[in-house]
Amino acid sequence: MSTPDIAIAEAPSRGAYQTRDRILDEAEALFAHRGFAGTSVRDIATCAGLTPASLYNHFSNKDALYRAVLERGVQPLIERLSVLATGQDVHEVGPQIIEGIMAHLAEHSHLPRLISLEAATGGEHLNELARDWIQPLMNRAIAAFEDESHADSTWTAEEAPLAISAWLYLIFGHFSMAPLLSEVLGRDPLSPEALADQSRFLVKLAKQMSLPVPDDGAA
Amino acid sequence: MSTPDIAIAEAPSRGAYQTRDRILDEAEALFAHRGFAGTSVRDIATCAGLTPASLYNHFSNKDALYRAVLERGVQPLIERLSVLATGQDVHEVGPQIIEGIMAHLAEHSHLPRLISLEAATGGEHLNELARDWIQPLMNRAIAAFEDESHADSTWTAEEAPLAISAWLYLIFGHFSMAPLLSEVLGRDPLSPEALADQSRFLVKLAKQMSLPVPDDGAA
Amino acid sequence: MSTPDIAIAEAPSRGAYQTRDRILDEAEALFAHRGFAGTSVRDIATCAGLTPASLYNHFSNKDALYRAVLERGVQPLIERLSVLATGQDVHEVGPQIIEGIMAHLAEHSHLPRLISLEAATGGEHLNELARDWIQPLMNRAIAAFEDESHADSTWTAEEAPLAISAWLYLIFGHFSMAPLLSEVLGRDPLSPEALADQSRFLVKLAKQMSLPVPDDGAA
Amino acid sequence: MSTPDIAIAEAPSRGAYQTRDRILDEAEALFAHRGFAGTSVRDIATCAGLTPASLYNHFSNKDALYRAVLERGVQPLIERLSVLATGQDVHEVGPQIIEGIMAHLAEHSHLPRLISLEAATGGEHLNELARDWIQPLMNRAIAAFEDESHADSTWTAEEAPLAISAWLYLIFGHFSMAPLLSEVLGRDPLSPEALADQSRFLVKLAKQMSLPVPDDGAA
DNA sequence: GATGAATGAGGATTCATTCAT
DNA sequence: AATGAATGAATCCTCATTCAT
Repeated sequence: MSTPDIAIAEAPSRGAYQTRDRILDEAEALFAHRGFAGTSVRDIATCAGLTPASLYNHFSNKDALYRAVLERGVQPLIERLSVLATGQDVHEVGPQIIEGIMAHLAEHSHLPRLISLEAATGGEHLNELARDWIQPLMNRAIAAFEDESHADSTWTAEEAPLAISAWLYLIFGHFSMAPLLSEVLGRDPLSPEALADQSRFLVKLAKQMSLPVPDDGAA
Repeated sequence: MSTPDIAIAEAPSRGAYQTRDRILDEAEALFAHRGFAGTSVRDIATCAGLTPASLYNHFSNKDALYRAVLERGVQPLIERLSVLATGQDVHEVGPQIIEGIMAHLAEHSHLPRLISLEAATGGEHLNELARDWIQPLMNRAIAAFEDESHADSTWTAEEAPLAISAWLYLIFGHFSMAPLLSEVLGRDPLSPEALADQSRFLVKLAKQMSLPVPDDGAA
Repeated sequence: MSTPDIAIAEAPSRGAYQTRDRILDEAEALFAHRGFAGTSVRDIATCAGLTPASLYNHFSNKDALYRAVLERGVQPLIERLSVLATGQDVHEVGPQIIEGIMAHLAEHSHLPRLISLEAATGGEHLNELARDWIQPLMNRAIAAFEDESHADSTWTAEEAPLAISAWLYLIFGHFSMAPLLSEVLGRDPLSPEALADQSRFLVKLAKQMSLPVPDDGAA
Repeated sequence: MSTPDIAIAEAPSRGAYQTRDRILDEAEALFAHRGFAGTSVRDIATCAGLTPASLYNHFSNKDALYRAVLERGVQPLIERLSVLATGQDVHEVGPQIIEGIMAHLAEHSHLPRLISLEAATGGEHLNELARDWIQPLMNRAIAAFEDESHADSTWTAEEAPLAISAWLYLIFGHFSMAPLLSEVLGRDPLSPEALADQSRFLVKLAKQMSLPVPDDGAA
């Protein structure tokens, strides 16, 4: 009666997907805003227009939901970064990558906040996050960086992890510190203009970083 | 031995201070590790060798304790950064500042994680944190930055906030992302060597950033 | 049998109502017996055959439960007293009112105790109680009293509030002082016989009160 | 050192008595206002300008303090009522008694509220209260009442307990219902004028009650 | 798929009380 | 006589989760 009698086998009904995604959306926002422990299943359910009990029809528990949020958010990020694996010269694609990542994160601004939280607290999900997604990325990035650090480069191969990490800080920091800096700077760092500025700034910084070192290393 | 024989009447008894500080220490570590919501008063009390009820003899509630932790941690950081107010050329003191801050944070590695969490979640305490401590610092830093950005400088005055923020990301990111990167890179970013490397790297980066732009702005 | 076979869809399931009412019953008894502060949610829940957590599925907090108890108890009392509004001569309906109220309170003997407690402590709920229920009743009663206090009456219009209040004391006092007087007098003032006696006594007193004053006001 | 070196043996020092009485005063007010369970030792101590710990230097526990409050309040009331035992005609002394009690209660308006609370909740202290103080009084009052209820009296000997109780309700009710009626009537029943009015009203009522019944008992 | 009701575990906090100082 | 610190027990209430409907 309440369940449609047609196309019953056609995988989860349309409405199900919608609900599931709505839950994921709200969960992402809330987890990013208050952290895992600070977010209650009830809050997520309510925001998604559900009862907590109903939420359990879609996710087996709070942890699984959290993982699903992470996975859904991280996966496209990974794909976007896979360009690095193409072996092209980083300097060529650099600006595009920066702008691409910034653009993607701009549309999912909860994601970097969420990852930052996860990273800082070092929770249970961290290892998973690291092992499955970030580890391979990092390796590829380091390899790419080392490839291009020739004898005359500013940066040595040993500095590769530091440099890559630095970019992680620069990109994620802008999002995760946004609530604080919004207060301090008087403008929302997540506004389109601010994001464009930051994107431009990072590209400029990237160029600056790859300048050859002057003969006399004067600052 | 534990109780000094002089000035016995001055201020709250020695033992009280010890307890209070022990609570603050444990709370700082736990808050940084699990976030505010993820840390229970019971855990803090237990770690400090107390009953939860006893903890309330020292702090009126969890929130007040949290604020006390923040305040105690941030204050010395602020003082250390006040060098910026001396008006000296940033390039001169830059390296010292970076190394100084890194050294201080290295000894209180919970602090930047805590602040990062606070910043990312944008909790109630954020405004306070921003208004009282970070706002004035940021203004001073921006002013200092602008002072030295001459016509021939790489960075324009408009970029000052972005640049300062970037340094915030670079410094705090290293600490707040440490748990994640520790997994990924296979070495603890908070180890003395890693911190020394990072410090050196940042100083080098600072020098690189202040290089004059080549005539043709090619990357 | 316990579940009707008709109109199965109407309103919350039968069981819910039963539970809710069971909670209200137990809460009424306990609140009247030990006062608001002296009654724990756990006690109420246990008496109602529930876990404290379950109780919160029916009432959002202790306060809301208390208000619900008051409301449920006071409402029928009000309706019963609305006879006063019919404008009939008080002397005619007086005895019926007294007996009616006494009979009603006899069946809900917790109620007057509860109201007395509330009245004496002047808690937060008092204003509500006063404004919503007692105020209008009192006004109507005073008006009715004044209507019939003719020139030759024993009681002046100014004494109306005092007289009405006195009846409040006489009726509620019997219930609220019952635990004490039960000890002192050696019989339970809430037993059917005692209540009948009190009812008869009050009716007699009402008649006595409305006697014309003798010419010489000698006591 | 901290204790004066003179008159150390002269029973508890002056200050002690003062403190003890201050505690009793505050406790009386708070117990009457919020009931026993609703009043915390800390509140009492704070109101008396003490630490909870200090309060225990004066009373062995909360219960003992409560009993002391009751005792201190009830004793003078008893003494004042002992006039009833003199065997004088109740009608003679009636008005004086009423006015005397009202005057006394007016000065200790917390007391009747406190007793009403105790009476309504039927707490542990109730038996004590009843046995030690109210029982004998009640007996004396009933005896006095019966003595004067001759053949031609309005009230029978059987009604004596009811009549006495009624006076209890009338007198105590005025105080215990004061917070509620203050809201409803728009004037504080504990103000001097209101108390005078009530006193006058009760005296008048007493006279009215003792009128001979007309031949035809019509109302 | 949705939900109301139920619950054990745990949350923060208050309580009355003790004791060394 | 006063108090700061400590505490076990109890407070109200929320949590994630289950299950019958």
